[in-house]
Amino acid sequence: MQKTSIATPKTVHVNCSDCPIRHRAVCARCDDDELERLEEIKYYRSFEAGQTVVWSGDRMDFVASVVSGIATLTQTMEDGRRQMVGLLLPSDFVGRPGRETAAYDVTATTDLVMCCFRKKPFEDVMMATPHVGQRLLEMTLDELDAAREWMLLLGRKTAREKIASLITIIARRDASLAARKNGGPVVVDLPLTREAMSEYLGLTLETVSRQISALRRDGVIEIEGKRHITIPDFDRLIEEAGDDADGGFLV
Amino acid sequence: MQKTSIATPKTVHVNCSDCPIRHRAVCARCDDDELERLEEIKYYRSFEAGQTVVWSGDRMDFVASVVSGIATLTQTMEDGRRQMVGLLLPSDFVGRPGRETAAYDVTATTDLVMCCFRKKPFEDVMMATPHVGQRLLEMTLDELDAAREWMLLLGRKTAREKIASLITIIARRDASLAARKNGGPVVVDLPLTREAMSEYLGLTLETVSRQISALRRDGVIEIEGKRHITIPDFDRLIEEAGDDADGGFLV
DNA sequence: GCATATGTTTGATCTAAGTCAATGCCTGAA
DNA sequence: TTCAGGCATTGACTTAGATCAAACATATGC
Repeated sequence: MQKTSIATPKTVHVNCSDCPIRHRAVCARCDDDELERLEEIKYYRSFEAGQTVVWSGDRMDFVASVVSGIATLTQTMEDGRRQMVGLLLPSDFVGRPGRETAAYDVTATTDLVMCCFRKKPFEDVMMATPHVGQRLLEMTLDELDAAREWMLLLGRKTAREKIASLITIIARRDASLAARKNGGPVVVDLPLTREAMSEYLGLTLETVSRQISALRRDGVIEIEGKRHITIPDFDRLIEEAGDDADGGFLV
Repeated sequence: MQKTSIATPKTVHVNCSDCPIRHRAVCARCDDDELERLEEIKYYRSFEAGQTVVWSGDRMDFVASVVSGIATLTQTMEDGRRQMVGLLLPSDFVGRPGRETAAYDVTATTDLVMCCFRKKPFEDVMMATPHVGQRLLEMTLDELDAAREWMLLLGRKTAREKIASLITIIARRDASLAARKNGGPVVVDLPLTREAMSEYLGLTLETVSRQISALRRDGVIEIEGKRHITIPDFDRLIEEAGDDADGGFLV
């Protein structure tokens, strides 16, 4: 894998109103002056599927949020065992104000566009505008909750439950709420390879494959091609995931 | 298990300088006026080992930090499978500004004293004094890093590595750095039962017991009684945990 | 149209950790 | 001093998921 260069803004068709920092309301309460400051230090980078954004331990002098596509945070042990510890969907945030180097490998699993802010100026804006820091705290607390849900999955769920859980997690962020509420079939495209799923779930990819086949055999999901899934009965899937019916609405 | 009442301040011998919020420098940059406000809304509660602080789903109208003793956050599945998702040592923080109900069971695993702040006034102080929010963000980011380390443990480590990891985690917060640096033996008292350890590690308590015995047989640790452990060679233990030699200094 | 690469499925076998069950070891109450 | 009730250990057996290995399905380039 090779490192990528910064995309020139003109190759990336994103305008301010698409910026996820704005989208997720960091700036909702900022005045024009503050917005202006964020605008100035903002730039876009894009990556192709499979490219690495930064390696764990590398210097990382920006923070960013995902505009489109999917990125992962992964930890690696010396002998090569890998565990995904973060899945970044559009509007999610990466990077830690006040830290020099990346703590995890950050990888684009699909084509990816990120909205970046150089760290130092971003920290200055944070100091000057409490709202930005407050929004960041809120987002970090959400991530912590998600991490704790994930810990339950890793520590206590069976392989089948893990697969069902992952599909619900992706469907919840992906599919229209409407489709889920009215009990109609839900359609999702898995944005991850079987290997990436195995790194998310703490399984081997063979086990992932077998359990997906099993869920299909049992009619819990239907599959077209490798990645396109339809869920005829979302409540049934939630049951298979071992979650409370409403657990996912917390996050 | 029974719910506990609020301890009267006079039964708890803690003064302001012991307050962990202060200790962890939330207030280091606050002026006297701001400190005063935190003082006013602060009170102490104490719990006996085994008592539950709050149940998941219960109303929780305070945030708190641990003064002394140990508390755990645990998630429970409908069929009773349990996974610990937080281990609170002195100076750690619990509770989420802006959330009504507890998301996890909070339990005292030893006798416990907590420094509590009623949520609403605490939120007001946060709004008024950015430093408090900034400190909270920093602490939350630390917790998120710890959670991600924990996810690697749950997803990819063997039972033996899990046990070794847990001992290093406790030793790192417990034992004097001096003893670890100069290569001398490190002494720790495990503050958890075998069952609590199994809930932390995503194992059964039998496996925990067996692996502790195995580490003892192999000379990695020495045990007196059930809980008192000495580690003759800390680097050896870190190796058994499957961690990089310096991994733990990040957190 | 064939070759190569990448991702995926499926089968056969093995093993680490779980389950079930018995026993041991303290501590504190009667 | 002995009995109970928690913890903890250890053993025998089972099993979910890992490992090893083969085959299959698309896509890309030649």
